[in-house]
Amino acid sequence: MMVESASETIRSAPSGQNGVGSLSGQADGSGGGAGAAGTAGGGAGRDTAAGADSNGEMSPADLLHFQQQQALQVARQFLLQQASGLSSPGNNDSKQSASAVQVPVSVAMMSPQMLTPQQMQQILSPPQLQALLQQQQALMLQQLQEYYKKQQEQLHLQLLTQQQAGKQQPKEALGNKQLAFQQQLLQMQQLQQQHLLNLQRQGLVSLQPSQASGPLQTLPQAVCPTDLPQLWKGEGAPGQPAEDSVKQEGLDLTGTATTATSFAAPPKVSPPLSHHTLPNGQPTVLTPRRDSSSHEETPGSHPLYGHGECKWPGCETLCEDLGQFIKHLNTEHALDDRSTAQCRVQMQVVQQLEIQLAKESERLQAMMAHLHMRPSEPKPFSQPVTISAADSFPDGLVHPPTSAAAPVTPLRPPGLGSASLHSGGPARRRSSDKFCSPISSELAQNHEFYKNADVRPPFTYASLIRQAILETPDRQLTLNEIYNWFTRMFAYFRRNTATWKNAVRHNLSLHKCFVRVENVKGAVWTVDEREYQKRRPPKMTGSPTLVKNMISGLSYGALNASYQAALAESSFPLLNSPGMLNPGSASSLLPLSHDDVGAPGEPLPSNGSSSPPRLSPPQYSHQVQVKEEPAEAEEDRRPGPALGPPNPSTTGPAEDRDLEEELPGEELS
DNA sequence: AGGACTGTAAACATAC
DNA sequence: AGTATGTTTACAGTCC
Repeated sequence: MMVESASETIRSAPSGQNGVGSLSGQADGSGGGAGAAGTAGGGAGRDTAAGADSNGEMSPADLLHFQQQQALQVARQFLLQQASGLSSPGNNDSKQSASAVQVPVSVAMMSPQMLTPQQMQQILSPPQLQALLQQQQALMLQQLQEYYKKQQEQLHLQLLTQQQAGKQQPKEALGNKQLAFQQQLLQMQQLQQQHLLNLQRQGLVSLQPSQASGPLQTLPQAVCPTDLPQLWKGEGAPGQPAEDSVKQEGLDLTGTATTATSFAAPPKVSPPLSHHTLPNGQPTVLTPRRDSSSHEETPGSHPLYGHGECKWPGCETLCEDLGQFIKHLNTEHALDDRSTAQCRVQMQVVQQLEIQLAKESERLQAMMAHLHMRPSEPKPFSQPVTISAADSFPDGLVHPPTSAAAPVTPLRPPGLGSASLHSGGPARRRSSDKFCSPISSELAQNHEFYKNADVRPPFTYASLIRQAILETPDRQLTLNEIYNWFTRMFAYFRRNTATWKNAVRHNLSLHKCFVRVENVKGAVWTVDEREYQKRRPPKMTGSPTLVKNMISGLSYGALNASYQAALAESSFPLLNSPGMLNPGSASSLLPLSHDDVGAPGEPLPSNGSSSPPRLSPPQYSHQVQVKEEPAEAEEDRRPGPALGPPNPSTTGPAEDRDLEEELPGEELS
């Protein structure tokens, strides 16, 4: 109830400080304004953060962060150069920009300094990004190495000094000091491992499994300081120092993958990478020790295999058993450029998420501290994938909290009944439904995120239901299948079932766009796309509201910018469709994807109600597959023989077909 | 201020 | 009787 209002009130302030956005913000749509502020202030916020870090006493984490900011900065500059050569960055004429460049207008309208990584990724070509990335990674590696070298030297020096001094000291004191130094060394080493792991994830460092795991497994024991530089330098791998591996295309998957999972280091959300060790056809399954949530770890399982389908980003190929899956893995996801790129992207995703998680956790703690919440309260974010914090369901009046399984603790402080906390209804505004965040692309890009994170998706029930239906080849689902889609796609909908199921049913009945069709097996639900689009405002360009919404949507996307940036390349089948990836298509004026693009493109009367339907939306052709006549044929849908053959039953979601068929070069204004 | 939209809750009906 | 499904109404919150 008032939880979200509270979170929003609280959130609006810090969201401007963190350009990456707030994970907690995605739960409700009313973050439009706040989101825009966050985006606008993002560049400054990041820059100041980086600037504050660069005071000489930079920690490794800071250094890493700083390097990432540098990378972003370079990318921005690159983008700026590119944009300035084509159109003025300050030019807000969207059509001009969009026609001149194949750059999404909403992005083109923004200053590059405001761009989030995923926006830049959308703009820059993969080779450009690759080059930038590698350049920055190499730089980062060098600096990290220097940093660690210095640290090691310092420590070593101190140790020597202490040892010498210790000769004149009682043994006890010397022992204590040595102990302290050992602890310090241990910390250093752990730190190094962490960064080594990070770098490995980025493909910067490659170590042979034995060589890498050797020193690391001896971690808890006393270590010789001289081992550390060796480890760091990659001397464990003779003839292949780390710098070399940087130069080699940056990713050595065989070594990286194996060692990466052998680390016991940072828990959180790193997905296993062991699958890359299988290109040779070896059915060896490396089950990582961690990766708790979503993957079974039974011996007969594979982290990339679950629920009978391949979990490779954007794949979801059905495999009957593990053997078939392994086969599929080795054929479809062998060690090639594409897989490499996808893996690298995934590495960055994980890394960004970890960074983001740390930030958000810190922020949450600060918020809670500020609100005088019990500091001893168990932190929900201690769990890897339950990132959501602010998005809490109305606390448990109708829907009993799913006991301890519910990882989200409502943020509402018991004593806070202030004016900022509305005691009223539970309504949330889903900003993205209308303009800014097309569900299919948004969902596509954050597919894995919503699957695992207990975050309420920022979409309306109607749009979610529609998406569920449209994702099926037949474009029809039973209610139960819709339920299943919800629970499958969103961790959030794995609890409070009574509430959202009721809402689903309510929406199905309420909206005319959902058509119930009697089938032999029962009833299925289909989408009347035309009715759905009728709900949409007919005009979408030019208004400041639109810009705001778009920006907010983009800002929202920045919540998990890494995800978007990463998955945009490869993750979701939708995105691989030509209509999705071509910003220069008819949708270029609004980079909102087909979900929303379809709306204005629809040849609707401007008032949306005057004339009878002339064109049968292509969706109806799918209803041909329904065995019986619609129970309620109130609208007398003609299957539209003019539209000809039933849509090719493509396996993927068919929204790109919408785009093609419903948008014959339609202008949007 | 008011309408549209949305989410939530609930009552009720129907079918299995 | 219980459950799933479907319809409808009511109300509150948000946005325009």
